[in-house]
Amino acid sequence: MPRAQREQQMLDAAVRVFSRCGYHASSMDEIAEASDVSKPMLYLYLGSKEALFAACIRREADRLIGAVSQAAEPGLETGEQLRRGLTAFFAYVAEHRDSWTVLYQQARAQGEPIVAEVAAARGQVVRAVTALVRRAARASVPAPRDGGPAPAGVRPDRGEAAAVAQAIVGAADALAGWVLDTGPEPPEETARRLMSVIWIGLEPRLHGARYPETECRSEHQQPECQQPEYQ
Amino acid sequence: MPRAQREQQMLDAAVRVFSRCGYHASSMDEIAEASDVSKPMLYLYLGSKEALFAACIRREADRLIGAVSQAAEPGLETGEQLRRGLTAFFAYVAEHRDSWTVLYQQARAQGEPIVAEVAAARGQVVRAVTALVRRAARASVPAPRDGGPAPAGVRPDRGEAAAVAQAIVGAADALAGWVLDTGPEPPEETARRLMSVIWIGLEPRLHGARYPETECRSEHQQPECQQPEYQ
Amino acid sequence: MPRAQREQQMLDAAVRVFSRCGYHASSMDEIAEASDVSKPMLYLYLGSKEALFAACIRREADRLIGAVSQAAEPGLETGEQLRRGLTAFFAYVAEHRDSWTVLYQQARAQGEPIVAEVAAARGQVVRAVTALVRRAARASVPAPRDGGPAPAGVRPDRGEAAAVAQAIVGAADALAGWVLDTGPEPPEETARRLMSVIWIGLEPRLHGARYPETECRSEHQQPECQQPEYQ
Amino acid sequence: MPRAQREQQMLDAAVRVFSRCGYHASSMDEIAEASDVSKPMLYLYLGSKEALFAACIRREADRLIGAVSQAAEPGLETGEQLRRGLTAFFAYVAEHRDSWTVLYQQARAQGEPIVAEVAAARGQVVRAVTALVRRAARASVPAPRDGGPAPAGVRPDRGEAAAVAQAIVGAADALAGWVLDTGPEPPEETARRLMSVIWIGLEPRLHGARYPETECRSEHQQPECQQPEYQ
DNA sequence: CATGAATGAGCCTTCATTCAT
DNA sequence: AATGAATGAAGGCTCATTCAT
Repeated sequence: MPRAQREQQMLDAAVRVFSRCGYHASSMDEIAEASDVSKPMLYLYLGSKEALFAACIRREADRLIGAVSQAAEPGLETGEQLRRGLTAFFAYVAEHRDSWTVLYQQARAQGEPIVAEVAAARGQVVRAVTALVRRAARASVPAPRDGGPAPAGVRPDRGEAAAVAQAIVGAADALAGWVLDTGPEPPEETARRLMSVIWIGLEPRLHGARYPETECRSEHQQPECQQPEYQ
Repeated sequence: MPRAQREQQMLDAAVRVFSRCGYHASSMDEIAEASDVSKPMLYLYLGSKEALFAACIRREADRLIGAVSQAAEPGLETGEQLRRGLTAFFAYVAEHRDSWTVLYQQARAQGEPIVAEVAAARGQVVRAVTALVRRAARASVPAPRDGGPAPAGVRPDRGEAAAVAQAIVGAADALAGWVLDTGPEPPEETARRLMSVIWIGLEPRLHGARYPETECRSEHQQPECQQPEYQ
Repeated sequence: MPRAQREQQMLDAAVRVFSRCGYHASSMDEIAEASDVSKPMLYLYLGSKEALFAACIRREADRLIGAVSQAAEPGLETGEQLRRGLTAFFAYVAEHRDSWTVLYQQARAQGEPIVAEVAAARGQVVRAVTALVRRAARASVPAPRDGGPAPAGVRPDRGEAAAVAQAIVGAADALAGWVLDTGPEPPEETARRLMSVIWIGLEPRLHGARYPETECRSEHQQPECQQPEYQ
Repeated sequence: MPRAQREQQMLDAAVRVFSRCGYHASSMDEIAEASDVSKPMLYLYLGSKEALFAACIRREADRLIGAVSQAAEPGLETGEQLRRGLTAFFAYVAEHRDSWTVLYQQARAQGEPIVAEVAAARGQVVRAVTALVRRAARASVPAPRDGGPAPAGVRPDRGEAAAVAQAIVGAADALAGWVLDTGPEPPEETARRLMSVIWIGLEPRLHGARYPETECRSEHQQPECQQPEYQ
């Protein structure tokens, strides 16, 4: 079996095991067995337990970011770009549960080198969203003609944009976990839920506003957008 | 020394150590030494490492929830109630960094019993926010007089309210971590940032809306609400 | 059992095992079993395998050097001082076979920290012998009256004295090993053999000179100085 | 490439690696790489790690013994024979540092089969020196005419001759190590140092005797016989 | 009540060794 | 002939946990 394929096989198994048991509770024996290779191969290919975990993180983060950034085509209007990115994110999480579990729950509890790795990946996402937020602000609000001060909140400073991005990413993470816990729903639906909160806001919605529906992707398992039973 | 006090002393030390080193990297030796008691005492009082960690989780979650729910007085208008709860949350996190680190970063990476514990605490918070969201919806939108269908999104079903609550809690968590990473700011400011996103929404803000400022609490270290430098 | 005593017990066992199997072939399991303690105790008391070995080296070297230097009383005439030191050395080796095996055969084959340790101990011995040699030279040969050059070899330069000391120590080591291999003989006899070579030299002996006998110590096992059968 | 040459190439690399890292710390991977052959070849040609080490020992011992015995021509007078042998030995060690390191430092610390191998080689040397010593004794001292007892030490019994040989070999080993440690000097000079101790003895030297110099071999790097600085 | 002393169990890692090609 | 790929076995080290005092 060629080397590259073996390596993927090992990473697949490792992600599976890490997501199920957590980093420390997963033993290299267990991962080796799940990979269907011997332990020395694991070490020969990946170096050490920590390196193996880091490799998992890197691969899964790359995949996730790739899926999201491919969906959010730069040409689109900002709101639509965000909505598509979120949809891709929720779709990815639904299809790669283990991958997301490792990234979101396991990677943050580890020591320095790994935390830095995952923080870098998350930072990449946050920066993209920050840029999106800032672009939206610039695009929609014309500069004041009379040279007076820009209306507050319209041109968010760097800190504000970053905070907004953090909130969006955090909310998306939480919703992803919620969907995994309470049962699947179409990613478009989850994205709509989130867009309703962050894009329209709660108060406008209370007076009837609603972020527009989008038809569910046909290939998804649940065509009708059923509500997950809550409690 | 009375038993209850000893126990608190142990929990204090344990939270400190767990938050610094993580669950697995913290040894009972280390915790015993930091508690200034002998290891057998630790076991006599708390039973096992896992039980000790669970006790930490429970205590810290209770404190956090207590602080938040005390701030969100039931009589208030819903938006204000949410804003105060968020402010209390960010204030608590800033003052009890270790506590939040353990709850947010460490507890989720562990095995079943502990994850269940922290999930229960989080569920309690989410339920409160869900109720708040639902109450806001009921209060602000009169039932349609003509018996026609309620406007979409106005009376969120249970799932929608829960999703909104999840998004809010997730966003708050992410912002708490962001503030810890990028440097302190008054909790009122962080709460305003989040309220701006979730309550007003992004699009209205792009046209000039802004969630109203609140004066900073006097005892806070930074009277003028400086923006953390971003990037 | 008090801590100090346990530690000696561990060192005893370790020296025994190391001398029998060599450093690398000795496992900590084996040493723990031979010490009649559990492996964690070994690590608690001695730190690591390398540290344990180093502790053995240090203790055994100290004992050996102590025995020899106690025997070579400073007041004696140099030849006698050397003879007594050698006798004490051979007696020590005969009674602490393992100790010497570890020092002479095992310690030199290890990595840096340990080799440095044993080299330091050996250096201590060599320096003592060097001083002895130099003192002997000074004492027995008056400075030339006429200011002419000292006769060659009479006042050995530092290098020469050191070389002589190295030769003596090396010869003693080899003889110690030979005695262990070929069967015991009184240490006085071995010392006399060596003194005959180095003190008198071979050539004079070839013409009948002999380093004077000394009576065997009464408590020794073999009163009559039997020759070990060779080959 | 013919088999014999490959094998020598492997042994060369093995000696180099063994002398640098020691037996256990040298891995077969490392040796294979240093030999520029694949690991299976190593096993095909040499059988096992232990066998490889034994082959190194055997080859290096043969070379060393060959060099020495070629120098000590049987026809010479005994003292001169010894001196030339020693000179050849010191020259060999200086030029084949690795070879001697493996023989002297590494081989003795190993387990039974290898220790036996090196002991056999050393025994061969010791026997040759023993014979030399005995021949010297026979040659220089006429048998007593009156049938009285031979003067003590004049006709050394087998044990005495063997002891003398051991002392000489041990002293030579120690001096070889000393020269390697303290910096090179002409082998003739080192041989003279040793001859001064064992052949003339210390006491006569203290009264001015000196083993005669021999001119340094011309090709040696340091024409003037400089003393290594000591301490 | 409180603790110094002690341990069973398990994990990461490495290496000599061998197939299948 | 020659090798890339693969592994069984074992060792150093640590830690949660418990007695005996």
